[in-house]
Amino acid sequence: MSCKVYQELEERGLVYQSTNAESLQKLLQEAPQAFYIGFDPTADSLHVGSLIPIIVMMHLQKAGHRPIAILGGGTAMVGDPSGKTELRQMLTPEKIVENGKGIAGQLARFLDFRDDRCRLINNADWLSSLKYVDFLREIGRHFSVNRMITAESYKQRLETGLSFIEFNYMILQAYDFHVLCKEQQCRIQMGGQDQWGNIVAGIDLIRRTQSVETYGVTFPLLTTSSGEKFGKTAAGAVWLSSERTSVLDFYQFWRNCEDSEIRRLLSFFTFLPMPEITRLSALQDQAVNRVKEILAYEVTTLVHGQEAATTAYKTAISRFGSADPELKVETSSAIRNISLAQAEVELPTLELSSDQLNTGMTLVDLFILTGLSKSKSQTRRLIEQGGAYLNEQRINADRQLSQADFKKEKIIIRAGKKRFYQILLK
RNA sequence: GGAGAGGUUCCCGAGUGGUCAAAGGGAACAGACUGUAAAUCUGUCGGCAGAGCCUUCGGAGGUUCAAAUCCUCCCCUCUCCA
Repeated sequence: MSCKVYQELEERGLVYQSTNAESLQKLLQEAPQAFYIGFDPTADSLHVGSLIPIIVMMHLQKAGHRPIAILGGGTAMVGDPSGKTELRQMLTPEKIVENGKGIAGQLARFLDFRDDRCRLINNADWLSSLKYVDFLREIGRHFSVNRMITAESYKQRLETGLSFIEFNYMILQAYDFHVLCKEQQCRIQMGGQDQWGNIVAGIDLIRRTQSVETYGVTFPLLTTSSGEKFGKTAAGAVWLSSERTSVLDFYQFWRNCEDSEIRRLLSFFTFLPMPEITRLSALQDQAVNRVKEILAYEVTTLVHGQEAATTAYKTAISRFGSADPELKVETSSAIRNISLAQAEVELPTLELSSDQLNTGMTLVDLFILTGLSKSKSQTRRLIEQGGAYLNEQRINADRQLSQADFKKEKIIIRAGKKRFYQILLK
């Protein structure tokens, strides 16, 4: 087994904090270890924020360790206050189960579940049957409230309000770790930076109840330049499910990342070797765009597969042009093998029947129909501001759509520089 | 349980009877400049229509020619006290 996996994670910047790093490294070098990361089923799909924990799991699994993904079916009933400014809407138990199914399906795409190499466990298995008083006596007595309220995750909420149910989240997560340590010999828990308090609480609990040393590692929290949580765009979060975020939008999300983020994003979200990442992120000018293509292609491949990634790549090139048509930038990414000769592109498409056309469809209607804009007022503003295009011609005023607009049986409309739609006539 | 403060358009946050579709900031969107980046500048930023209407200021009623602004009841949040 590779004994350098911890160093690899550190080198990639994936380790934000760690308890007793030295002895943890030793542990990871000695023998395959079980480790766990929790995913709360608060939505039916994971988004790019959850990609970091997934990738860390992949790194460790490749190195021979055994990931345990905990589906927070029980903890989602309570709701994690960490990193949130207010009480989240309580989820119904049915919704939690449904979300859990979606997330479990997605995890299976990234991790190797064969031969018990990875486990997926739902913490509802033990949490939902807990007896309140027994639990308080066995577990609750090990927690100091004085200590808990000093946790960073609670500080902010102590100013704006924290309900008792959320206050218990830390205890439940600590209990998860306690159970996993006992029953699965799991001695390592990982999670986002905001999970530190919860993780440490688990370590303390286990030390008291089982006299076993356990370890915690957190990953850095990604934020955008304006301090927003990474992965949130105007349209909402960037999801891993292609039904929620199209493959092309997903690709474009990475393609449009900030220059200053390239190195970090490549290290975090791709498996390209670090020397190559260092070389790529040092490139300047036009080559920067090639590096962004590599990044977008690699991450899209990871999440949606090579075929879908290739199509997204080609589609983007057909719209915006290639950043490196002569393939001057060297890379080990499979993107180098894609020939740009044949352009099989997949634009977002809407089919229009001739009935719809004949009953009087205006350009404004069309923009709304495709979702490129939300209301007539918004569309009119778009036109006024010169951001609306029909077949690459700027639209000056709203008018009826006619048969004559369909060049080669299709029209392309565009809102702003990057959002476009293809309309086919049925 | 008592006292006080408060719930405003995506977020923060002004606004205390008409001049309020509601200041300011952020986010977002469009344009210019660029590299499908960032920064900057300009414009937009409830809806429908084009200068008139409709729906918004926690919820439900009420007063008034007129209410985000006043009254009543209810819901929720926070602070202090018990």
